[in-house]
Amino acid sequence: MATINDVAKLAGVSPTTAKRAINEPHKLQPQTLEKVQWAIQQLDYEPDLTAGALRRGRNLTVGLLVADIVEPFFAELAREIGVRLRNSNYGLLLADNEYQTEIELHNLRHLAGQRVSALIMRPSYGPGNREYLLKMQDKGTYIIEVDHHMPDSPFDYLMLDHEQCIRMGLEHLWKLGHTRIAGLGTHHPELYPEWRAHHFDRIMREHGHPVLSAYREIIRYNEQDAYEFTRYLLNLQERPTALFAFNGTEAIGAYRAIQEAGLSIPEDISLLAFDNLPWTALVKPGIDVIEQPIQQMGELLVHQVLKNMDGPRTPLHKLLPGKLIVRGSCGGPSGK
Amino acid sequence: MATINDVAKLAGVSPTTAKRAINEPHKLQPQTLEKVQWAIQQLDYEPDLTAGALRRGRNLTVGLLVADIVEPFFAELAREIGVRLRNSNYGLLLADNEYQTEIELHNLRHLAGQRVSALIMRPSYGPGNREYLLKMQDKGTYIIEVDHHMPDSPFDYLMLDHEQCIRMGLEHLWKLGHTRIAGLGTHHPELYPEWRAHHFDRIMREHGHPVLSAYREIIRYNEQDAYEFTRYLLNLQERPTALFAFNGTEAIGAYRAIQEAGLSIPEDISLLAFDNLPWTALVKPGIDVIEQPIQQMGELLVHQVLKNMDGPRTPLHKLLPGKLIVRGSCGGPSGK
DNA sequence: TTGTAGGCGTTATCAA
DNA sequence: TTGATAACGCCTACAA
Repeated sequence: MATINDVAKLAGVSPTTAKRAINEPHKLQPQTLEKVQWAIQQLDYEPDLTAGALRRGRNLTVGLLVADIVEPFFAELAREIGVRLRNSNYGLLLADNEYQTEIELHNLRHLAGQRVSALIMRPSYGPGNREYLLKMQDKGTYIIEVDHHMPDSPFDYLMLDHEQCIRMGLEHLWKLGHTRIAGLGTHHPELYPEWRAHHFDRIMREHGHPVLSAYREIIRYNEQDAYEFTRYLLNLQERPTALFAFNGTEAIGAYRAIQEAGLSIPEDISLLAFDNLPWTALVKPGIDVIEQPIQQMGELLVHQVLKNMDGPRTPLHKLLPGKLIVRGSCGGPSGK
Repeated sequence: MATINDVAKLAGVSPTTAKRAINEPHKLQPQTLEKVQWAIQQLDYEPDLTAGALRRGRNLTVGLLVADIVEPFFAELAREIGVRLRNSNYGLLLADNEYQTEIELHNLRHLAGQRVSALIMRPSYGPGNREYLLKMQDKGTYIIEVDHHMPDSPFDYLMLDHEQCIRMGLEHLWKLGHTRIAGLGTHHPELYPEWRAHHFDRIMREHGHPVLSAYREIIRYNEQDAYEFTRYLLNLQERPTALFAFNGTEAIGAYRAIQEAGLSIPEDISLLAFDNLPWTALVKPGIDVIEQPIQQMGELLVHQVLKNMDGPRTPLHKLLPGKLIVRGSCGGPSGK
């Protein structure tokens, strides 16, 4: 495995010069440059990134900590971030937290140990790892949160404007005449401080249609929980006339429960969901969804990260608007 | 940032001893051990993985190179691998190749530079990077291929038994009476040596129903190509009576094209697909699919990788059977 | 424009 | 059971 020293020796120059042929070729005399390039070719030299990482205090990698890589939103985000990092010669160190603080901490330790240049993370709920993250930041790791952000969190963030999206979705339902609307999942200030659920509750209340207490339950963002909760909702005496799924995976669970109950969309019940997943356009009628600008997120994130990981920092606290796509899964409330 | 030397100093021992308290605590006297542990606590010591990586020649990370992280099969595979690596204190360095050799090479260079301990990869088509991969292997990186494998590839592999799956799928269709079956995508020995397409062609031929030349076209594994190709197929005079989608994303494109053409499944055309994605159970009728044992793949892969990345190697060339799930998207061939 | 030298934190080897 | 020492390959002052 050739090192820069071998290259230098073969080219008859010092290692410093040899390295410059790669990093600042314009600072070398043409003939020197050529000699070094020749030697690099000869020896098939490729830099050892681990040595650079040790010396520099950080590796050429960005940590991406998502909640669940199987959730299409995160998979797409990972791709958008990944391709852009690749274009800047950075790698992607991927980890997940399954929305759990302890798993998150384990992964943070690893990422910190690997000296990631920056960290893009979807925080788990609760302030559990705040202290650790602050330590990482003090040591120079640039940290930015995505998708979720604790109200008092000291980090940069970039995420969907959850409030605008919830309001947009509700106005869509209100116009159709719905008032008995259930959100799939309930806000809890500490345990589960989910923004979409939070705004849902608040905006419904402010609009004069507080969410029925029978509709309020804390569930996880997964298909099974959404399925079971929907079944429960459909069996209520005061059955909701519309369901609002707070992410794509929940929508699958809800849809399945509605089908199994033998109910029709939108005649018996309306369904509105976050995330424009491919299947939502395939079923009949198509599902009304709120689409996130994932590409734009990836672009802004990578730009921000590259700009801020060394040198002075420009804070970023940004909310991006979502887009409502109407396909027919929401109609007027049923007579029941 | 405390180093092991700081710990050693505080504990009044040598760095060697201090490190042993972490790696081989049983080799220390209880009191020494305690002193060191105390010092570690005091200083909040966490090892610098980049230093270890430099010294050891590899980092505590496994490279995972998939074709496309948004394809649910790869996302699930990444999760299964990720959780298991985490349990062994390894990280996951993720990259993709978009099925393209040049992108793959770029990512391989990065992964090699980062000195990944092992590499799990879904190779792009063609032998383009063979030489580079062999060099990596010579330098000690354990490499195993997943999902696809060139016939003469010298690496270990673990993948679906594509042949068994194609045969199983075709037998399902044959029993229903289909002979005009089109696979979404065609095998090309060099350009696109796709196993599923290859076996599809061969098995159809051997069964006495060679695929019509009008059905043979090379397309990429993505929704748009599958959509367009399906549209083309549906407009043929000799329209196929059944479509076989070779992965989950293709199935989406095919389904969309069938819907837009105003055709009914399975009355007008049957659809069979690889990958048991959530949506295939939601549409009516549900899609008949071939499911891959992704969890088992993750388990075997991580086990193999951890066992083989240092020390002597046990070759692995394994095919796992898929499972046919029948839901109703395949019926008898239409009269047309 | 080019070169020298020291150290980043760990780990492997050898010695005590 | 413990310790001293020497790299691993690169990068950054600084010097020439």
